[in-house]
Amino acid sequence: MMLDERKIKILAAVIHDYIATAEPIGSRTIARKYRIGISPATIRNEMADLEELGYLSQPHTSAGRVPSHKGYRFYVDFLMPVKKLSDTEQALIRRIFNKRVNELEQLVREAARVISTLTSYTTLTIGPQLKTSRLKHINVNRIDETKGLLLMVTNYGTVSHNIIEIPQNLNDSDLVRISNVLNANLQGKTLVEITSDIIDSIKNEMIEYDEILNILLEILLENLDDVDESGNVVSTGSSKMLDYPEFQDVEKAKNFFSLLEQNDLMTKVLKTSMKPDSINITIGSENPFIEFQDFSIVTSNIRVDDKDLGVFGILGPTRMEYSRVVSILEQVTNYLTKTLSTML
Amino acid sequence: MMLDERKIKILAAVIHDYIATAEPIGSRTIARKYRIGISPATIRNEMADLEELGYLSQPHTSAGRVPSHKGYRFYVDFLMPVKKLSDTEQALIRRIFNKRVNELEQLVREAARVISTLTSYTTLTIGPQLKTSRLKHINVNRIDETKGLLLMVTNYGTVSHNIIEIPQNLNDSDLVRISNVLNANLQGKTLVEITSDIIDSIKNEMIEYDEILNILLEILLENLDDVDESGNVVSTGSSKMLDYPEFQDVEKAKNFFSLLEQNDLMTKVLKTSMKPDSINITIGSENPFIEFQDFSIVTSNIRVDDKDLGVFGILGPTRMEYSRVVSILEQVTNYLTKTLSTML
DNA sequence: ATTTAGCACTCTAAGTTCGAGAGTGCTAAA
DNA sequence: TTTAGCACTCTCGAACTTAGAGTGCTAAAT
Repeated sequence: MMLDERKIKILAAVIHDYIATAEPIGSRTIARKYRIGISPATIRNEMADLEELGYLSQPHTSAGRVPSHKGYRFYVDFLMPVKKLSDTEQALIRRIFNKRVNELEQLVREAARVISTLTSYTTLTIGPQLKTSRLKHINVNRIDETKGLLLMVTNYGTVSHNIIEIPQNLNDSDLVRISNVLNANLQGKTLVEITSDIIDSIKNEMIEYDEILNILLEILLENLDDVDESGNVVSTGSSKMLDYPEFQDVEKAKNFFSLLEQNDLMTKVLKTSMKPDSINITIGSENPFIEFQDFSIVTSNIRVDDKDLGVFGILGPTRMEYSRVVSILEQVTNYLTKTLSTML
Repeated sequence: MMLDERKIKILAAVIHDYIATAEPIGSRTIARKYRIGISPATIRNEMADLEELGYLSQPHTSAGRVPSHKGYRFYVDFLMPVKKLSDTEQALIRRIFNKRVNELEQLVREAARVISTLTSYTTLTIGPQLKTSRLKHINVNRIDETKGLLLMVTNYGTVSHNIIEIPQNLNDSDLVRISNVLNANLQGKTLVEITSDIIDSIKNEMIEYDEILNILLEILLENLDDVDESGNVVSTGSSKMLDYPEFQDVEKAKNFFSLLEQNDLMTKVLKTSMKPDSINITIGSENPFIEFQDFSIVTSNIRVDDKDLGVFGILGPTRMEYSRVVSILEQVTNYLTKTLSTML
């Protein structure tokens, strides 16, 4: 059954009010606040219908109505108004992209902070999946008599560095040679493509440098492992959640914070709700992970030239200011992809 | 007035029990649990004395006693038993120092995590004060036709890297020359010593590279600013606090988390409670910052060869397991300084 | 055929009362 | 000096009460 216009108005009113107040809404309130021009009694009848259809529910018999997940879904799909951001908000976003920043990670981190400031929800991010990133540059710098720095830069602008011990018998031109060979063999490869075949061939090419090569390649492999750990999710603004009435119960709050600490779970969640669409909304029980029953997650892909460079995820109560969150996310990801496409 | 032995026993009992239970302790409980061989009535008299002397206090007339800050102080200074760590705990600590890690930051981060796991309190860390760190190595690597990487390594092993645009007209040997000059002029200097005089002299030395030098020096100055922001405090294990009865009140929990978010305040607090002693305990109102009335902080300096490389701070309720915390901190900082002294 | 006023009914949330329990301080006996 | 005894105090939770918000149904009004 399709909803008629009056039902839609009422549904919208309930959701709008509930998002703002977190209190169940009664028929009288709607009649008073949202001038639809019908009496509370009629609204009551309509609300009973909406409940039967699954869009609303009642916490208990004599309370007002609360939106169900289906209700939010309808709202998000058909009713949600486009929220224009205020000038100051826009300015705040633009500001971080005006700074000349050349590193993906830093840029993403700043963006996440702005998102969480503007939305007042927790912002999660996972960076580019290193598995798919390609080695752009690798070399060894000497920093003093005994120490050097192994540098790796990926095509996404991610830099990793490791201080290493340099064997006494190597001079600077040895290091240059090693760097050259490493580059020649590894440049353009994704990390998973670096197989033992390639490694062996490098070793063969430079048997005389066996000692340092072992060290370097071990570090390379270590970094590969770190990648698989998928522990690269970062969250910002988590303490804001304690302001919301749904977390006034300490049990709930504890639950939330320990969820956040489970990096692997959070990564999975972000990845699964990351669909081809630019913005994706997962409401309450729509989430395959039961732990997120009472949360909604809005994700947005950072995608440049068909490459996925990361994801933003806004985690909040199902009673989330969806329209606001979506606008902010759209805005930020837009700027970000624009900036990144010139940068990479 | 000095406390006689019996009073001390009773005080110790109250503190011991209160640390374990967070409930006020009555005379009967002490007589029952801690066989001191005197009746509840006598204990009551003694407790009344201890209260008058300021070591205990009563939440309300007909409740048991609770240690005051002065009580904790006495306990910490004179009574605290040395807590031996269990073998598994020791092993856990040793494990992180067995991994070959060459970077200060990473090592400190791991150490902080172990501390917070073992203590179940929040662990704060500030790394080496970059102001005092000396530039050990600086250079520019090319990573592709248009981009390069500015690398800076300090004597503490801190590495900072920035991707930069390289002007078209520069070839690799130009970069080498620039790196050499930068090194020659800046090596061994602390960041604050890099004055505009030095910068000017570098520019004069290589007027032909004005363009890139401006970029590089701008980044250098930016990094300097970041240092001053003192926003380099990191916390681990904050959600554990929600398990303690003193944070069952959401208001308190919120308060705690927003404290944690005030980076500048936290840095100040850590720095002020960081005394020459290796381990320092600040109990409740002893803390000059009123926000920390209800907390205790145990700090431990990471000091190698008279250089301060950072601080650990354990933040917990005044009812803290001081002896455990101190042992763990001692143990970890010991290992850490040992490792670092071979590393730096 | 809808809409609405009216009303009985339900349920929660916030007070209020009350008694049990834990603990105290004082007194007087050991 | 220590301790038993006892009256007193205060908190905490349980049980009860009530105001208020909201509902659903019925019957009248449109």
